[in-house]
Amino acid sequence: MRVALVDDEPLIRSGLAAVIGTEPDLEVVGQAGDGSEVLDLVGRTAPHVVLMDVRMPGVDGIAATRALVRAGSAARVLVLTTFANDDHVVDALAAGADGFLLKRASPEEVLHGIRTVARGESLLFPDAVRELARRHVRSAGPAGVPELARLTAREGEVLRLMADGLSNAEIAAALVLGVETVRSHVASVLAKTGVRDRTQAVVLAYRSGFVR
Amino acid sequence: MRVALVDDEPLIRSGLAAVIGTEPDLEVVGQAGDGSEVLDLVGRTAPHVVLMDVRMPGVDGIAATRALVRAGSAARVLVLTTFANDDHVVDALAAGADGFLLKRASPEEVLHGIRTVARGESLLFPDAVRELARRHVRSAGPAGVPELARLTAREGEVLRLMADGLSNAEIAAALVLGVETVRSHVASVLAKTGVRDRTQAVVLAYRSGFVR
DNA sequence: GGACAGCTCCCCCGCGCGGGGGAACCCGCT
DNA sequence: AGCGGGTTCCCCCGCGCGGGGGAGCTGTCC
Repeated sequence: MRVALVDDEPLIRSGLAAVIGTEPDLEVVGQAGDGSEVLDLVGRTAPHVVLMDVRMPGVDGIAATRALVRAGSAARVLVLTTFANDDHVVDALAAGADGFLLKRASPEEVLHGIRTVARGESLLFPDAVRELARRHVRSAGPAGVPELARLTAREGEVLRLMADGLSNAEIAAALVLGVETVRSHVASVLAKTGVRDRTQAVVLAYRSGFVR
Repeated sequence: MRVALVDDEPLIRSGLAAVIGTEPDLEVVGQAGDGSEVLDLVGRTAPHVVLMDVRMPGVDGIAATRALVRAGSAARVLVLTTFANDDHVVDALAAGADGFLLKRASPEEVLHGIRTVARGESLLFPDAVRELARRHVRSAGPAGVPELARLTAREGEVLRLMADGLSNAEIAAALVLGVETVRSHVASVLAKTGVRDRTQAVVLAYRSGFVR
């Protein structure tokens, strides 16, 4: 299995290379000290897995990961981070990273991580993901904003279509109604939610999780 | 390793039991057909892993998982779901589940999943977690939609304020600009994104993850 | 030096939107 | 029977919004 290392500190690279080199099924095929070299490195060496430091001068690991993904690379990205609950974890996940390794991980954990992401699985910190889910549910829970719960069935329908970007006339066509009726429902939605215009209603709908 | 099965469909339980029974290191120690029986079942049989269906009449898998966690159970929970991107995934994660199995998973995947969560690791769908991260990231850089990436810095600022529900006059006040200037930037945003009005621009901003 | 992009501001014009009214019908509840 | 909420439609009116122009100013790039 081919592995590439990207870290600005040569000492870290050497340590990782030593750990990986002892395994018969793993091979370090390339190294880089800067995110800007990553695309070129991966193109030349075609690694199965890239070990990528997040914090680097210049192009950081997250930007480099994003560039790799956008380029359609088949390489799996394993990000090296210091803290499991770092904000970098969320950013890197969104960028397309496949897993994380703590800098203080043991050699066994490093090897296990490489093989895990190479298999196509993801290596994530349960606590970090759970925290992520908890925050998301809290901000967009089923309970939602009490004002939205007071909407009638029809008003809810109208709000959903507003949140699709439809004009009153388009909503009327979609629901087979007169435009005046839609205007009436929209007015009710605005009054009940206490917002000024349809744009604010749409914002509320998205932020509350009423629509996605 | 002791495993408990919770699913309202006896056929599914039988299938899982058959798969698990063939392994020398695994043993099915109990079954339940309803979330309300879970606490009692786990208390009696002390399983290492609970395979839990999400969709069940009465007390569903998410509520049952929450109850287990709240009771301080040491059992690891592996949730059975139909779709990887189901909203249930987020809810179950927040409730304290340790991993997910797709209903259409192969026997090998089921066994691997059980052993994975039993080791204390989490078994998650990369796509689902990535979607979660994408929704969570607020001020991430270049957005996923190409049209949005082509916005200038100022246009991006204006779009973010539009997505807060601000009127042109309010945006002008916030950015210390003339209203005419804001109108100009808004026109650029609409032209570049190819949408008709500010409401559609806001919809695009939320759906693309440009704002949260 | 010219070309170009981005930011800033200005004009006019048409129209969809939102506020404030009202009214009819159906339904469930009392 | 009376009442209230929900759904459907109608009127007028003011205004913010979006489209169509244009213009001056800063930078950068070649």
